[in-house]
Amino acid sequence: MKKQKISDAVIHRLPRYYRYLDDLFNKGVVRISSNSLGSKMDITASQIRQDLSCFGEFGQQGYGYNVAELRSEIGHILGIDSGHRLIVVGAGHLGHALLQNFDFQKLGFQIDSAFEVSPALIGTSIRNITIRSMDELEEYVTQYRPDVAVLTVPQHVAQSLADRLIALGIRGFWNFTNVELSTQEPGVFFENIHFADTLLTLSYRISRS
Amino acid sequence: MKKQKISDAVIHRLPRYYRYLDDLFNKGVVRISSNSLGSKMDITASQIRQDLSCFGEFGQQGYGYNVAELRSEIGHILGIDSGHRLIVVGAGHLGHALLQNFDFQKLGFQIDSAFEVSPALIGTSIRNITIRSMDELEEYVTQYRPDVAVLTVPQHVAQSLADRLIALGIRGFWNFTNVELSTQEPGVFFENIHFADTLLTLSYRISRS
DNA sequence: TAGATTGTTAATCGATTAACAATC
DNA sequence: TAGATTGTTAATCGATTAACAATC
Repeated sequence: MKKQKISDAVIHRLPRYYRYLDDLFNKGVVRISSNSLGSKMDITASQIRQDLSCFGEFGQQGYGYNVAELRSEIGHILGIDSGHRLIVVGAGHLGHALLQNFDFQKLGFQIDSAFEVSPALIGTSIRNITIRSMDELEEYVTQYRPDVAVLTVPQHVAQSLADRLIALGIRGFWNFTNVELSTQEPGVFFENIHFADTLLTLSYRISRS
Repeated sequence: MKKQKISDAVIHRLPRYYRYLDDLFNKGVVRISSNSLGSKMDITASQIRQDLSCFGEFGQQGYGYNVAELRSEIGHILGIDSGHRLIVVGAGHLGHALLQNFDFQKLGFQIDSAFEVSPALIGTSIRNITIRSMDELEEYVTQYRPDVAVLTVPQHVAQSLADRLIALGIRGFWNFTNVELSTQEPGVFFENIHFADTLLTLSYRISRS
């Protein structure tokens, strides 16, 4: 096991490994070699072994990898078993869609609560999650200390809301607004979902082929 | 201008360039150097010049780039002015959220129509887009020939729906289901939005800091 | 003109792939 | 045991950064 900084390229492949292993696991596959996993995922066996070697030795010569074991090891590396908790900030259409459809639990996240400004939504609940007033944010976060905030609010309030939440101790943002958030605070992370960027990438590809 | 294959890394940076230039443009900024754009975007000036040189010569020595001009050049490269049309397949919460909030027009896409299986939704409309029955898909696509399909349907129908749509001539998929779609058909592109992957990346980061 | 800044070539850095000894 | 497959080192490939002549 090499002890060094893990590159972004490797980090971004981890969830995909997990996804494939979870799938194999659910299909009852017991073992897999880097070679056959590689051909399934359309990457080289070499890359898989190289990537995994950043975190430990999970295979066995002549055998390959035990699917259940490797799945749970990668899950662990990703922090699926860390008991993270999150709040959803903004319960408009998109927030609602996530609350309704997204399986947070499967990724090890517990939804603590949701917050909204719209009076029509405050007090209602979606899948047992009560939607609270945005005014209660400070009190709630201070008391319950969730780790992550899902931001599904209008663009123009995104950065100021993020600042508020960072001050309250939120350390991760799953940011669905189309602005890039930033902070001076160390140890705070943003995952920006730029819908528009991906649609433009698609636009680029279909425009020249 | 170098005439060679454009790398994925460059392609994925283009929408971000566009986003920043659009922002500068809307703020009325007239000119910008690779240096100051680089510090705004937190990348090197060298990278910007290198990236742009794949597509042409858009700057001027001693001056920099005209914001309006570079913005529209990159927009053109991305195909924003190609008059692409799309359909939304699946009008559940997520499809609804996109129809309601997402500014397709700004990216040069026109929404043609939306399709659903749920009888409760068929015949209703969102922002002037009528939701049709999934049964009308073949007829509609054959007749109007949209370029792109937004897939916001349950996972287990995603691949078969994609196959149907590819057969009908759809060439791009903005895929919000958490499965990786594929096809033998050349000239068909998938942009997969894997929500779970990005949340796991965030989970990884906050788990070790 | 002098200063600024481009586009491009060359140098560096990092990531991917290949090769192979170790070993189950 | 023999065959398979790992983890790791070395080789290659590609992407980023630096440098600079050209020129507005």
